[in-house]
Amino acid sequence: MSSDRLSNKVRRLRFDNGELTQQQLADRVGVTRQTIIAIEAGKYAPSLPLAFKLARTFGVSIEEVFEYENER
Amino acid sequence: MSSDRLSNKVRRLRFDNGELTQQQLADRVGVTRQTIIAIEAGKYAPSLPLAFKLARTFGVSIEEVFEYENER
DNA sequence: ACGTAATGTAAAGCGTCCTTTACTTTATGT
DNA sequence: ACATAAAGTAAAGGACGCTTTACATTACGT
Repeated sequence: MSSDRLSNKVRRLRFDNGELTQQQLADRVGVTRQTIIAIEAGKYAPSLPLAFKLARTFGVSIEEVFEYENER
Repeated sequence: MSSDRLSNKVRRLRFDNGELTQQQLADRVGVTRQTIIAIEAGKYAPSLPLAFKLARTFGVSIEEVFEYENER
């Protein structure tokens, strides 16, 4: 329940930060390429630890990577 | 793998914000009391959507609720 | 001291995050 | 046009977040 939406800027940030490939980004944050693909595609939300790793890899805050909308 | 630590200030923020009980906080963010207990006890990390809801309930950023350490 | 609210502990079950494997499609360079 | 790298799709399995139920303990008010 609670229809909420989570979008992210991973794909954009990946290119803003020295043209990282999905595989390279996956290696840096310690997950598989499939996980990066799924997150970029918005198939599911990452865990909080992974969100932290992604944000730090890009040198920004979690709020700058992920946008969460609460439709209440 | 990748021994990382996640701590949080949920319990402290709960008292700073008008003396919320675990049950009241659980209701506001849409989970059960058990989930709040487990998170306060550090038993597991919340999902990213739940982390967003908690942070917004307290009126702060995710980084102000959760502290993540990367031991690399 | 007693009753009630608040917090804590435990365990089974479900859904979702993430992995692993394998194959296909799209882009890039020469 | 061809070879290779990068990105996409799919599906089974494991790990973990979260629920549900039930009971135990601690704090608080009168």
